[in-house]
Amino acid sequence: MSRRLTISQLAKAAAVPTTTLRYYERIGLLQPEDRSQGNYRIYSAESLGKVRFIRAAQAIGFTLDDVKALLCASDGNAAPCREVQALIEERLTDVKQRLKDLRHVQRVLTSALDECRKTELADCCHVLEVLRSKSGYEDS
Amino acid sequence: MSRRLTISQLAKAAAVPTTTLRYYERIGLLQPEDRSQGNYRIYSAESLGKVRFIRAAQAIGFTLDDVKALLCASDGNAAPCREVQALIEERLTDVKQRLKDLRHVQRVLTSALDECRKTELADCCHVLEVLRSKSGYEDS
DNA sequence: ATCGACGTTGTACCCAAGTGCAATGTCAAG
DNA sequence: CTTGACATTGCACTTGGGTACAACGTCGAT
Repeated sequence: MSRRLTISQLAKAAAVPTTTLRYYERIGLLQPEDRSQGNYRIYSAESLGKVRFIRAAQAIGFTLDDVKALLCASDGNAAPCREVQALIEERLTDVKQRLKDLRHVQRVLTSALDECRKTELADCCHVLEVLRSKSGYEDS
Repeated sequence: MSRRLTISQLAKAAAVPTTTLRYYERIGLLQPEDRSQGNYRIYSAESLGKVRFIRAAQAIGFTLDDVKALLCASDGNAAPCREVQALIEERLTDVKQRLKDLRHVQRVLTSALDECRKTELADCCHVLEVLRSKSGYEDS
């Protein structure tokens, strides 16, 4: 049962606003299978999986453009695995760089905070110095 | 010398486009000290430190709104150290959460990639399954 | 006096991923 | 047959951090 869904049924099932589904359609990411007499969008059951996939991929940092490519590859069956792999590698590289950067940021913030706490009673706003000097942007 | 700078001198010294300096002024982040006869912006030497601070703070993830608060606190001399500290703590919390999330993402992407390589010759697009199932979004 | 480099203003545009609104149409229940 | 919940469309707006452009003014050197 429920092989064909209205927009709000799909929205509810996927926990996504209906407006977002229309947006996905607008950008060519998710086409409804059909239209009802009253011109209502009709989605197939696979749409639900697709929407879940979109959200999952998004959650791990793919853009909707990437997602389109991924879906395209999986629709377009076979072969374009190379592309999928490339996309994943690219994301992974980003993620690693981002992790590196964030760890640096964490160190800077932590030492700023330490400084701040140590000099709590004095004029603690050396913190700003710490931020400036440890951020790696101090000299022109 | 060079206690008073034109916009392009400041821009050059801080390695920031002039348009960005005007933008900072627009959003109330950096006011020129004065205007010349010809209505040119005149910046004080402290502006340079301020711009550097802005970029440094931005680089460690503060928004320009946060930066405004930080600068405000350091201008407003004394006391509002509590606010600065709070702002830093908030950022640090964000950063830690973001690190956690990214490490998860890294695991997901890595195992997707492994899968992809293992089944290189087969229909490797199980990758998409891996993404869906390990992303933590698999069941409604 | 004129040229080019630089300055001024205001306005609009860019990106991503939507959200909000208005005007209108459809559908099921009472 | 009307009411209310849902649907449709198109268009504008949002956030953040700027960028681009047009039309004009200024400054220093030639």
